[in-house]
Amino acid sequence: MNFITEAVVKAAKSLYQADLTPAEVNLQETRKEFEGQVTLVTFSLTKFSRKSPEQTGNDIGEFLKKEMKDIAGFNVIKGFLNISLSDSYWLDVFYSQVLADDFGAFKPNGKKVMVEYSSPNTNKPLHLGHVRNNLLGYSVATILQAAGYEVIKANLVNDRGIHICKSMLAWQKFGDGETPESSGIKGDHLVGKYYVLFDKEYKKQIDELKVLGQSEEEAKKNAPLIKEAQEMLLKWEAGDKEVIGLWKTMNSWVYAGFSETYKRLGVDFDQFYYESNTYLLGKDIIDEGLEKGVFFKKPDGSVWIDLTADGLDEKLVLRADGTSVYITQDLGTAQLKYDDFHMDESIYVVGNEQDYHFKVLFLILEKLGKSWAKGLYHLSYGMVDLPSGKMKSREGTVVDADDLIDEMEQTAKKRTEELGKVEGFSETEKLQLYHIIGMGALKYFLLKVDPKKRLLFDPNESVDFQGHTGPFIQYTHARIRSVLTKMSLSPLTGGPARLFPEERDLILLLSQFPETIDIAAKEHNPAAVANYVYEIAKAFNKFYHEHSILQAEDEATKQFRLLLSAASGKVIKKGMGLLGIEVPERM
RNA sequence: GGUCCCAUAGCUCAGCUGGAUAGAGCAACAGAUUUCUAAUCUGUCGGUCUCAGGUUCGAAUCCUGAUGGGAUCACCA
Repeated sequence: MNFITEAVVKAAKSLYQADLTPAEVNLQETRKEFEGQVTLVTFSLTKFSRKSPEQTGNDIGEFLKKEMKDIAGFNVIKGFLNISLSDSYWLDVFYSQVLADDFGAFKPNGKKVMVEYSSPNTNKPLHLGHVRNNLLGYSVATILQAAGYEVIKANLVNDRGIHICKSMLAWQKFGDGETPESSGIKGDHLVGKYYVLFDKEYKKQIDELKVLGQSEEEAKKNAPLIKEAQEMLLKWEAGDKEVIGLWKTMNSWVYAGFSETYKRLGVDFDQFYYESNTYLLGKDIIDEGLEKGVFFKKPDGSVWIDLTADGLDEKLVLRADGTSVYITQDLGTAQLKYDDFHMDESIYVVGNEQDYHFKVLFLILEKLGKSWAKGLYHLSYGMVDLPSGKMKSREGTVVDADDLIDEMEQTAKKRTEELGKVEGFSETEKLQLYHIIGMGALKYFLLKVDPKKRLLFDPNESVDFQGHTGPFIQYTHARIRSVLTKMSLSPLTGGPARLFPEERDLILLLSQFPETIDIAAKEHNPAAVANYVYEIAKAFNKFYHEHSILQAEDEATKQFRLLLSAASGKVIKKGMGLLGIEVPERM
């Protein structure tokens, strides 16, 4: 639409001797109820024209119509100049832009970005909250890649600490040698089972101590189980052979379980970091900060940073005994990542309960003068809530990722069978289809919402398969493929003599694909893509309903409609691909 | 209590740097299939954009305050 902006600048110069900047030209899409495709808002131009908004609109409209062949007509309503572009303009957009081989492809921009996501704890299986994180991270990475970045997908695994010792201890005490093989339980679930068991036994001990007269706080500290867990952690840190051995075994169970879930979710990683390797990092950064005077030492030897001038608090960065806290290792890990990849940007996909932490982390790195600190970004997303409130693993109110995927596939199967859509499918094709549709429904459901907003998930109400959903878009794709297989494309012809509104709307929407990718990348927002693809699917279905493709009026129209369908199908497939959602050929 | 985030139709959500009568989907109701897949399409119903001020020719959008909800303010991660 740049050429219209330029033309308006010219018009203002010629009509009013005014020098407009492009930013002063306010163009927007024409609303559906009016004639036209592009609208110029003229209110702000009246100070140059010294005329009414209507008169200004008319002046400029006449000028544009006379000067530009692509402008077929205009109408003025109050301060709005609605411009109609000619069919030949839209056909040109379609044939020369949308159908181009490189449509929607960005040239490499020479920038490297790391997207860290997933970052699970190895003491329990993944739940719905992790699912949102994984889908967001994967999608953002894919979008950035599409926008021209070189992308590194990273996973920082929290594989050590007291919580893992809890699972280990419970298994040691009550497990009786149980393994994933002996029990048939998926590894991450098995370890999770002992994490829950620990908590149960721990609570029992607390209650017993309280009966003996201890306060809640004392009891929590004195319960034998927690003491044992803490001892186990010390042993781990000391490299105790037996503890390390058990730790490795149980973690390997968890990893086997995770990789299965990751596979079903369709996410992957280029680089793994393990906290067992990074938890000691960051101490040299503490020294660096002390030298530079960014940090200061309190009499007890603990190291702090004073962020009160920035509206934050004083923050501990190293304990008095010289051991790390959470932020210490995050400082070290940030440096490690940068040393490994020298990326221009680094995105942390982490829930919004850690907003404060990342604010502090980034601020500290900036104050330390790290040149790369300005490229750090916390992609903060809202929690997934159930109707009953927050998910709590200890209260058993979590939606387990594996169960959820199973249910989605089951629902997809049920719906598909009800509709009788699987004629001619082999058994493996059926399973594939159910997976694609079930995951499509789930992924779309989670990704269509703005990441920063919290998300309500009602397990009792199954995810929709109709309307503004993944399966709706997938279905549209299948429809398109179905038409295309019935007819082969012949070499390009000139196209139809005229366009119907449904065809023009579709071209207009399709032409917005590149800028949609651009916006989604800049905002780190898959929802922008999700909503865009939905618009395409809706517009296509309307077109499909109104106009016959195979029985078109003439051959040129038929070829054009086939190409239009093919282009829509491609954009749907690519767009859904940016969300990590597959589209089927048939459904 | 300090700080941060959120509030749009009964429900779930869009709404781009301020622009027209605030849009979709679900739910409810009424229609469309001798025609390329009806997981579709069309229509009806549904709104004090939480509230009160302010800036502006113009505010769901920007500013201030209030209310409600959430998060966070650990020598936990």
